[in-house]
Amino acid sequence: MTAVGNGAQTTGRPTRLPRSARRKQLLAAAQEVFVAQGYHAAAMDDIAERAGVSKPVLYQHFPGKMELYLALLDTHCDAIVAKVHDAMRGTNDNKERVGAAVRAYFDFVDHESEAFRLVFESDLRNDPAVRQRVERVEQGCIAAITDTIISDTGVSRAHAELLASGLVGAAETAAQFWLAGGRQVPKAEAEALVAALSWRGIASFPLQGESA
Amino acid sequence: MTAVGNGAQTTGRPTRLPRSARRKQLLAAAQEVFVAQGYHAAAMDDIAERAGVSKPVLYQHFPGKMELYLALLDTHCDAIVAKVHDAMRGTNDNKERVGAAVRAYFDFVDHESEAFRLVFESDLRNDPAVRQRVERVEQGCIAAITDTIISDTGVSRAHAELLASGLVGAAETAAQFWLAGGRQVPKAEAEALVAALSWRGIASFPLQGESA
DNA sequence: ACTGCACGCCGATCTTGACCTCCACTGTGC
DNA sequence: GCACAGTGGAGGTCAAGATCGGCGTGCAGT
Repeated sequence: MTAVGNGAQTTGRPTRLPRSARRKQLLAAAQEVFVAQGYHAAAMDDIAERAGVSKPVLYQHFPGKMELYLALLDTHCDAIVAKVHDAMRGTNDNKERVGAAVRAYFDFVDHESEAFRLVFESDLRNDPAVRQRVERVEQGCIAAITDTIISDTGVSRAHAELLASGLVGAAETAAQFWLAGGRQVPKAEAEALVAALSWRGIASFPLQGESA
Repeated sequence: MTAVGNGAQTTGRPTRLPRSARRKQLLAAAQEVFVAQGYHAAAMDDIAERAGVSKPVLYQHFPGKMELYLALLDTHCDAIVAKVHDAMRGTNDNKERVGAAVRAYFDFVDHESEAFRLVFESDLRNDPAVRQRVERVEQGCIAAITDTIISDTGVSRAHAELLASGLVGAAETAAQFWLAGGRQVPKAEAEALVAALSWRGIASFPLQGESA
């Protein structure tokens, strides 16, 4: 339960690790604790204990708690935006694009649920540095989809952004719900369902104006 | 800027207020501070100062910071769920239902943006009591829509819930984006846009199966 | 009308808890 | 056998939640 996969469990004696490996391990331990407890409730003592090292080591690798958190956040923020971008760039068929984007969200939630919760359930959104990064993620995802919508439907940028935010929200919330509900529906099925919902919603937009 | 509409500004001398009025005023001040700063960054000193009273008065009305927060949260949680329920019950036409639900979200964001941010951007989701209430809101909204979807399309409950969560996410995120972006699109237009997106997405579901 | 009472309010304080550093120890290379 | 590097646990500091003695005000009784 408490043991993490570090290299110190051989005798309980401390083991020497190269700095880069130690850093990676500290990041992993920090991620587990931050996700489980949230930023505020997570104590540096917990993270150090989780990693099987002492607190000074932590401070030799990171100047403080915030920097440690931001390092994790940055990594995952980049990953999410990159995935959505890839989904848009991977094909020219818009139906496929929607499917790929939805799959990106579900993949992320499925395989990196910790990272997902770290970014989207952060209890530090009020901090300017964190808020900026999280908003950047949503803006980035929305922007990627917005461009596609504009070039295909010709609606104004403001309208396209609104639609894109709706699609992003649908994928995000559905994926989150699917995870929280214990994956009751097989993943492929869930993806197909949400992709269909999104695609039918967006597909017919260029044909009709935007009147009520 | 700093003055709140209390009755203490006449001379700078404290004014005696009946308990119920004082309580209401404290709740209003707390809401402003919680929304502006988030739960953790909000200090009881700030709330007291905002209300124009001293800290002990706060503790004479509420046992602690958490209870104060939960009192606010409960009020608004009930309000949101009630609005979505009303949107479902107000008509039998499903297209109108979607429109009403979307309008409910935008109305809420437009007129009670503080309450919206308090519930949906809470930095206390890790606390069990808060998590329970917030999840109850989303579950409530999803459930209300789920029932309608089931009775109209006949898909399984698990699938209907997933679709409902997608719709809720779309409305929620779009409304949030619309607010954060400074209401660049007129409200009615934005509502119509998101309603159209949602309706087109969900309307054709009974006709076609759920294959990929 | 005057006095004592009770109540609500305020300034100043205490304490807890968490982030962030200092002394004794242990195992290793020459 | 000896210096050294890195670890572990104990402590300082500070912010923020929670609380105690004094003060001023309005009211009841005579």
